[in-house]
Amino acid sequence: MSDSPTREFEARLAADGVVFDERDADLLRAIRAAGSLNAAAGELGRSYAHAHRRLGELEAAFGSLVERTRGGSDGGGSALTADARALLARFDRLCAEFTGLTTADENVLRGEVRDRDGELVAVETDAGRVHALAPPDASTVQVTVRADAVTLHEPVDAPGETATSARNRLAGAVAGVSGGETVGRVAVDVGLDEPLVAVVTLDSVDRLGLEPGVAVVASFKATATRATPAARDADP
Amino acid sequence: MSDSPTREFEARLAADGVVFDERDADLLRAIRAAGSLNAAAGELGRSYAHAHRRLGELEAAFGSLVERTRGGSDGGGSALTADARALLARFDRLCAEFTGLTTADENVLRGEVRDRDGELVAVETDAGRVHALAPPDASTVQVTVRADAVTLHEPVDAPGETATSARNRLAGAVAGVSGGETVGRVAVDVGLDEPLVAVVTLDSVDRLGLEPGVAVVASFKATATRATPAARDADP
DNA sequence: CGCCGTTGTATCGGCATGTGAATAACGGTC
DNA sequence: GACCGTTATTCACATGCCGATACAACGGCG
Repeated sequence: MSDSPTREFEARLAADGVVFDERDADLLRAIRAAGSLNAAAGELGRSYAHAHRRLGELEAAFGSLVERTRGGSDGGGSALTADARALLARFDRLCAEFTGLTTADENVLRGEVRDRDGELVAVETDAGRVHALAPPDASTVQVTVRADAVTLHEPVDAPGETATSARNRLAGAVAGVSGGETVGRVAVDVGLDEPLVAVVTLDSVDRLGLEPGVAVVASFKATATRATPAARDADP
Repeated sequence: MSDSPTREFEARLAADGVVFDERDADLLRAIRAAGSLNAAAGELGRSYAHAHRRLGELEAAFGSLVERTRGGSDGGGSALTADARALLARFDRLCAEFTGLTTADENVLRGEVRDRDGELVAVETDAGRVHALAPPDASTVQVTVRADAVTLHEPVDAPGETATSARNRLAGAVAGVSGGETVGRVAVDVGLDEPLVAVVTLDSVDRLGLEPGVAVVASFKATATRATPAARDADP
């Protein structure tokens, strides 16, 4: 798909009405590095007054984040609490997931909702039935699967549908392999206009002997694929 | 893990320096619904002047988005171009992926990087070796796997390691199943302090006969798991 | 006791963002 | 030609965020 507009994000952790964002993470990291709120604010090019006020807001919602001491031979200082380190770690994990999502290719299949059971739907696409999660109001949809959510199998060994929780399985042939240094993009022709892309390690590419023409089975979980209502083009 | 701070996000599409965010998506949706920029601005409680200026900025970066006509019996109006509809669809897909990420449980494993090949690392955890993607500077890390990226297999049928691109595989026993209406959370004891959580359809829960005590194999791809540097607690 | 660099607190001013109002142009319909 | 609701454009004004500044309090050390 067109990737001219690049996907970006801003990660947030919200508690009690106040949101912790990248700027706040930078502030905590700077405090951790500098050992003082004053130096941290200077390092970030922000005013001490603002950093102090912001820190107060954050602590009101997230609990104690820095232990401050004033006076003493060194004049005092600030250090992160264990809660603050945990908060930062959680934020970093979230960012890592988001960046993984924005950098990974996305596969999109168009189709029509045939069956529905709560948020779980069966969508009829050019490549066959695909199970996905969908919002309540969706009839003709676009189904999205991340390339890193698609696993490839040797056809002979492909487990029976009954034996795994990955219910979506499309058989096809490798159309191309374009590699990075350690991770490769494998395009699989499964009967769609565009090939299905799977991101796998080069190690797996070798192990499975993936090269153009080789038959493979691509599988992905229903809970990892999401359907969104397709913009109806027949709009006035 | 603690989910008291809820994970949130802001999705963005950036092109040529200007970023398209949720507010802009709302504007386009309102134009699509109302058929006029003026009515759309009123509907959103924004000033026409600002909406008009913003639309100009967006079109300078993303190309023509609305076709405007003025005069006529109805006074004129505005309609989205095909490009604008495609942009909205892309934005919706991105949001769907992000919400899926923020709502899904995350599994986090702590460990130490043992081997590295570019961005691919092997991490030694309490449950064994796990392959993941990691930033360049990481020795002791926390490994994150989304619950919807974990697929479960019957042990007897579990494919050989050589036959699939899902290289991480942990054997264990079901510790508990807590279900939603159509999607269930399956906790698997794999030798960690906390069980590994997999989100699967209830259909799969039945098919695999998942209930406490049942032996299963959990697998997930290396390209779907990410390692982030663990906050060193031994900070001054 | 005075020095120092820090944490607290308050206030002022600038800059950016968005609103509100006013005006012109447009082009079908009555 | 008058009317109407829209697009298009401009300017003044409010509001809020944030930086800058100033000042008090703290506490170990020389």
